[in-house]
Amino acid sequence: MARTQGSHSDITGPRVRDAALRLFAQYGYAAVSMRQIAREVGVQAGALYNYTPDKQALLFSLLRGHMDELLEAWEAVPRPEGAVARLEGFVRFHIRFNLDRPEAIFISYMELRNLEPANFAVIEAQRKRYESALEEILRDGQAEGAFSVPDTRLASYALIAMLTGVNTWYRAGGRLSIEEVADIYWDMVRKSVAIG
Amino acid sequence: MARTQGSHSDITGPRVRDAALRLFAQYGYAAVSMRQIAREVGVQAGALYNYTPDKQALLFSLLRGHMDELLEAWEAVPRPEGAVARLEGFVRFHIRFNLDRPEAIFISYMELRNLEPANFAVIEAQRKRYESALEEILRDGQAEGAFSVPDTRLASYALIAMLTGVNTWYRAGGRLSIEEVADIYWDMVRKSVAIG
DNA sequence: GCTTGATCTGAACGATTGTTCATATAATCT
DNA sequence: AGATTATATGAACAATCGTTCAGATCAAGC
Repeated sequence: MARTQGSHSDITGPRVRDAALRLFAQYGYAAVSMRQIAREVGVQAGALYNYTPDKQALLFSLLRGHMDELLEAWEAVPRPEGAVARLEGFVRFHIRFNLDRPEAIFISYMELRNLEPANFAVIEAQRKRYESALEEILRDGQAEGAFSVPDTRLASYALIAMLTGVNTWYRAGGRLSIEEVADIYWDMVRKSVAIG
Repeated sequence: MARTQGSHSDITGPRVRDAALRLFAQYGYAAVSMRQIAREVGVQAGALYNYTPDKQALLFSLLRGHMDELLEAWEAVPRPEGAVARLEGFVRFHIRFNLDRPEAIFISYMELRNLEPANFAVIEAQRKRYESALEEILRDGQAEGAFSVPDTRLASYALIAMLTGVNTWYRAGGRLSIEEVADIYWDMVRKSVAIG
C-alpha cells in the first residue's frame, strides 16, 4: 500500500511538524524517535524524509520558525512614549505570547543544547535580539529617571526568567485568566525596577 | 584484564556519579550512553552496574541526593525574626546554593521528565517542600503588613523562577562576584514584594 | 484512458542502545 | 602461601536508532 486517499504534502507536512513539536516538548528531542513521530502522523518513518532532510533539521526548523514568529510579533507591538509604558507592553506581550504556545516555548529553552553548533548560533542570536529589547527599555527608563536599575543587563536576565517561568505552572482553565496573571506579574515587575 | 591497580569501589563509585552528573548536565540524560559514562570513568560499561542497578536509578539517585542536600542545607539556615529578614535569607541562600552546584541544579530542572512516574513523584514532593518555604515567608510578610503580595503562591513561583535564572547566565570569574549578584537580586526581590 | 509526478510503503543498512554474564584479576583475610 | 571476595573485562544479547531506496499507489494533466 502507499498514499492513501486525500493525503497530500500540504496536509502531511504540517502534521509532521505538529507531531514533532508535541513529542519533543513532552519527551525531549533525544528521547523521541522518527518512528514515533511517524506513528503519530499515521505514516511510515521513511515518509518523514519528504518533509525534512533529517531529524536535526526538523528541530532547527521548529525553533527557527518559533523565533521568527516571536520577533515578528514583538515588532508589531506598538511602542508607546515612556519607558514605564513600554515595559508594561513587554511584560504583557511576553506572558501572552508564551502562554499561547507553551510547547514551542518549552523546546526553545530545553532543546538548545541538541542543536548543532551552527544552528545553535542562529537561534541564540535571535534570542539575544529579543532579550536586548527588554534591556533597552530598562536603559531608557534609567536615563529618564523612571527606574532604579543599576545593572540593566542583569536586571533584564532576572525579569526574563521571572516572566518565562509562568509557563512552568500556568494551566489553561485554572483559577486565573492570562490577563489576571499578567496584571500580577506586571505589578511585581513595575515595583522591582522602581525607585526606592 | 580486570581490576587495575589501586581501584576500589570507594573511588570508582563517586567517579561514576560525577561523570554521570557532568554528562547528563551537558548533553542530557537521553543523549548520554552508559558507555560514554564508562569511558569518562576509564572503565568498561559493564562495570557501571556494580554501582547502579540501571541508568534510570543513576539519574534518580543524583536528583534525590541533590534534593536531600538542598533541604538539609536550607533547614540549617538561621531563621531570623521578621519576614523581610527571612526573605533576604532565602534569596541569598538560594543564589549561593545554586551557583555552587550548577550541574546538579541544571539536571534537576531539565531531567524531571526523564524520571519514571514513581521517581518523579518523590523529587517533585521535595521540590514543593522547598518552594513552600518561600511561600510561607511571603504569607508571614503579608500578615505582618511588611509585604504587598496579593497572591503568595503566584509570587513565590515568580521569585523562584527569577532567582533560579541566575544559573543560566552566571559564569565564575565574570565581572560580578556571587555576593554582588545576590545584592542586586535581593534589591529587586525586596522591592517587588514591597508596599506601593 | 494513459502518462507523469508526487507521495508513501516496507524492507533493509550499519551503528548504537541498555543490560547480562562467564571469566579473569587483584586486594584482603586466614 | 593459599583461599576468598570484590571488582573489572570483554563479548554477547535483543532491541532500537536514523536513514536510504526500490517499488507500489494514487491524483492530476493531457
